[in-house]
Amino acid sequence: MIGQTDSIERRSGVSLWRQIADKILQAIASGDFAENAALPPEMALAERYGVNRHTVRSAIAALVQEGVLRAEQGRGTFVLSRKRLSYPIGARTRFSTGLQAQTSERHIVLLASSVEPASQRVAEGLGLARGAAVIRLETRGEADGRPVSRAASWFDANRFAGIDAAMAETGSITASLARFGIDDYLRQSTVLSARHADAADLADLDLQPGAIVLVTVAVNVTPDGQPIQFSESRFPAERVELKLSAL
Amino acid sequence: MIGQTDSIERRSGVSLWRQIADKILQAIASGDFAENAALPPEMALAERYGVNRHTVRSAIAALVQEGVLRAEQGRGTFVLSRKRLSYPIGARTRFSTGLQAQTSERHIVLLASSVEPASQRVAEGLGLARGAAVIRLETRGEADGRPVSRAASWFDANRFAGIDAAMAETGSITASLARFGIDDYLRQSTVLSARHADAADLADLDLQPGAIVLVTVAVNVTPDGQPIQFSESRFPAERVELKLSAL
DNA sequence: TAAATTTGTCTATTGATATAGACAACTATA
DNA sequence: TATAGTTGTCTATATCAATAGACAAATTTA
Repeated sequence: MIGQTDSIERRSGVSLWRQIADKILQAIASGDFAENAALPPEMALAERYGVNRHTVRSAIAALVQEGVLRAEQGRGTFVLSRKRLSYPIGARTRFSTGLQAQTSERHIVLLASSVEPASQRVAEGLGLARGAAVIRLETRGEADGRPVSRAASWFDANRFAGIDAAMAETGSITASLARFGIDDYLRQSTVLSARHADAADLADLDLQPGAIVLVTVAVNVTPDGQPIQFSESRFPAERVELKLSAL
Repeated sequence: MIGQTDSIERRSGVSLWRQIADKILQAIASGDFAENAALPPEMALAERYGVNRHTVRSAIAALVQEGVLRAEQGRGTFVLSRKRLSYPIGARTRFSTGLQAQTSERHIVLLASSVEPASQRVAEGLGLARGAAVIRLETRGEADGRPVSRAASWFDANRFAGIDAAMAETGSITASLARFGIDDYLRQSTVLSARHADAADLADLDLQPGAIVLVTVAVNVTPDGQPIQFSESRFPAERVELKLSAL
């Protein structure tokens, strides 16, 4: 169970080249190939997966298109991108903490903000009445120039009026909350699932069709248990793994 | 970001019928359709997703094959399976705890066990020398007759000699560890990722090709921090979500 | 320089995927 | 009973996915 199985599935609704591209991505992400290392020759990969060389070429073409590989005629095919980023999740989850050792640059971009009535699940998460005014922040996390997360966060509009401006200015949820007197907050709950990327994910996270996204739905609370933030985040599974840390 | 996007991707390496099947699965899992509820007519779905009716029929045929839907000529297509199972993960993660409210029946089956030399990562996880003897237990978790997890667990063979027999007898990791004087243990770390199911996953978890699995790699320790169990678990994303609980 | 290795391009063929239209079979309802 | 609405089956066609083979182009190695 340690290594990945090399077999692939025919007549599955997922084309062989896409499956092989997934395998290669996974091998890179799990460190089987170092950065700049040469991939095995196309013929070797074809034999290994039991498919035609042209099928392997389709897989490689997709990854070249994605910027993961670089093919050079006569030399070989080389790995460009690095290992999967390990994203810490725990009681004190914050975006930049814990990513410092792995990346040279990371930040959050505020894409949009709006005030809206709370939907059923947002209201439940924040302990508000359904339809109460909430502020929604749409953000994207980037590390080394690559999108690594895409999130929507909701806050009580009465209590946190102006948090959108604070976020735009500071580029940090933690710093923005500090302006409202929140010096500390905890992750109360996180529900995790996975699915195929939809059109929005493809655009937001710069993914290729067929990619997988991890989805978390979380509630942050003050140390005394008062809900302050409800959020849904999406992570590209090929670039990110979630490391669940104890408190 | 709340509701799923209805658009699908062409030329993605994932066939349209598979993408639509995924969407329907997700809608069911997230509670958009109640159990026994009727799906919209094929023509309505075809229009909604911008594809031919026959393409929708392929998606439905796959889900009927999977046992998720039941089609009745002249009446409609109906939902058979229930919502996604919410699987708790936290410092005191155990299989049955927390699933009691959601399922009427659940248990762990021991599929195989063996003694082997520790691989690099198993040795690291357990704090042993590489190549030290470890016991591996292959297990499957089932709830209401459906596979919901598939795991490999490793234990120090010296300290836990005979845990395979204990597991076979008790059907519980917790109970088996208790025989070795472990009254309490904690989840030290969990690393989470997602990928497409490979051939082994399909067989082990009774999935259809193209399905997604959540993968966790975890270490359990005694209250004083001594590693006792290293495990890799796989969960079918269409049937399970992970609920990360605070300590 | 010559040979071996590797990626790039072309043609051809087969099977799976998707679209299109027509009509049959069955169910519920007016 | 007649009609509308739904799933089931059939034929036909076009495009994508995969296989097969041959050879060109570029690079490395002997």
